[in-house]
Amino acid sequence: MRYSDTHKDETHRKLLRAASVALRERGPDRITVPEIMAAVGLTHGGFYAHFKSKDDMVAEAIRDAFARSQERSRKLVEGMPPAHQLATFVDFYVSETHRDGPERGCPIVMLNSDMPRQSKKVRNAFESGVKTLTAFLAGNIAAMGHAEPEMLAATILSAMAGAVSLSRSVSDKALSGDLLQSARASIKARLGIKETTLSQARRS
Amino acid sequence: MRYSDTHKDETHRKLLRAASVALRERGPDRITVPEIMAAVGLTHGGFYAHFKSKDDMVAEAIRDAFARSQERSRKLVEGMPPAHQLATFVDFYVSETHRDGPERGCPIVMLNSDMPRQSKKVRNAFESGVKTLTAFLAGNIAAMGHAEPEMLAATILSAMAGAVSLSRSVSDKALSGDLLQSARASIKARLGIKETTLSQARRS
DNA sequence: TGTACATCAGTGAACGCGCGTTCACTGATGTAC
DNA sequence: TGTACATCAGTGAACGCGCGTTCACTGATGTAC
Repeated sequence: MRYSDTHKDETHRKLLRAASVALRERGPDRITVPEIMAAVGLTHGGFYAHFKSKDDMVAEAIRDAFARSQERSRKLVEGMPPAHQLATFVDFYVSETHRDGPERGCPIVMLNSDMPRQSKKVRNAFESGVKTLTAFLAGNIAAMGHAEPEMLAATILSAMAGAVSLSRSVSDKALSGDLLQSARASIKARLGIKETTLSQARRS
Repeated sequence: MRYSDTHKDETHRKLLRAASVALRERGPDRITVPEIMAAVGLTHGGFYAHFKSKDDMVAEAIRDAFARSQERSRKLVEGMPPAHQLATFVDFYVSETHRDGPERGCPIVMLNSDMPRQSKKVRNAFESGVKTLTAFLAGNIAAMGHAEPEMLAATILSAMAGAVSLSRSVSDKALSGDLLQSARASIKARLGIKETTLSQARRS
């Protein structure tokens, strides 16, 4: 064979990575098939050897983006006690770094308001990512002894995503940073976590 | 003249109304010029007598949507004391009704994640709407005696928008309703407002 | 060892389509004289 | 009062363009005999 046994899987993986980045940068309606293929050095014709349709690629890319960003979160907090895990995650999620790197960030922030307009397949992929992320938070919240951990997890996740999302729409960077700082404090207070040194000492 | 003096303004107003609804239903990249013109009974060719470009219409429609929904909020709470105004607004904003009527709802919820992909003109229109809404909340928050009312207003607005946005991505209606209920409670607690009868007695 | 054929990831021309935008035109009315 | 012309919101054909998708083909390699 012209290509190695793993060649096609390798290409598929590269396509998903390129798509998940482009998706978070430009959204499901602005990315194009030729663009994604070109990003991995191929021509558009070969696309349908990898995906049944553009919509299928979007759904797969969303799953990939969630899996990747959850893997990163897991590593970030691994080995810490629950309260510390949550504090670290909140600081990591509701941060200037996350605000300024949407292409590497949480799909919820960049794609949430696209969902009502997308196909069932795409919405299912998104919802399954939301559920996994909520479960991760709920685990730590339960370990801290809060009642209704699932519900609290969903609530603080929505507050975190809302804060980062709105911070991207505020053009004044200082004001936008203040919003993130205030949201971090609010969310950690809700979780009964004290301010960490990391998130203190930022505001005048 | 074939048309009355106010005819063109009237048509422009109708176009904006149709556009602001379509915008919240289908987003800036999925609405089309022919679609908006047809919605008011006209053909696509006449569009450029009303707007310089599609992008200009989107920006104008966003301003219109904000103005309209803020007028509605103002009327809803008018005459109430500050804490009551806030409680009423939070219950109104973070509700099943708002979740289920995106085409009449707050543009922040439906368009926030579109903003980073839009033109400067569109983003400015959006940001100006966010600022006005924040100021409305901050006024009441200041009247309640909270410190840093502007920042608290932005924080709770982001939490409210995030909650409604995420609730639209949760397919299980009961779970989605629970999320809204939990978010309402969390936001009102942050504002130091007691639960109202309206938002109590919903959860098992 | 040599020849004929199968495999299959990727190529690139072609398709139908709907988009945003332009523009010559329409036709009912108002205005000038 | 009548005629010629101006106005202008809206019409609809046409434009170039890029999209998602299809498909006959390529060409390097593996397999059968």
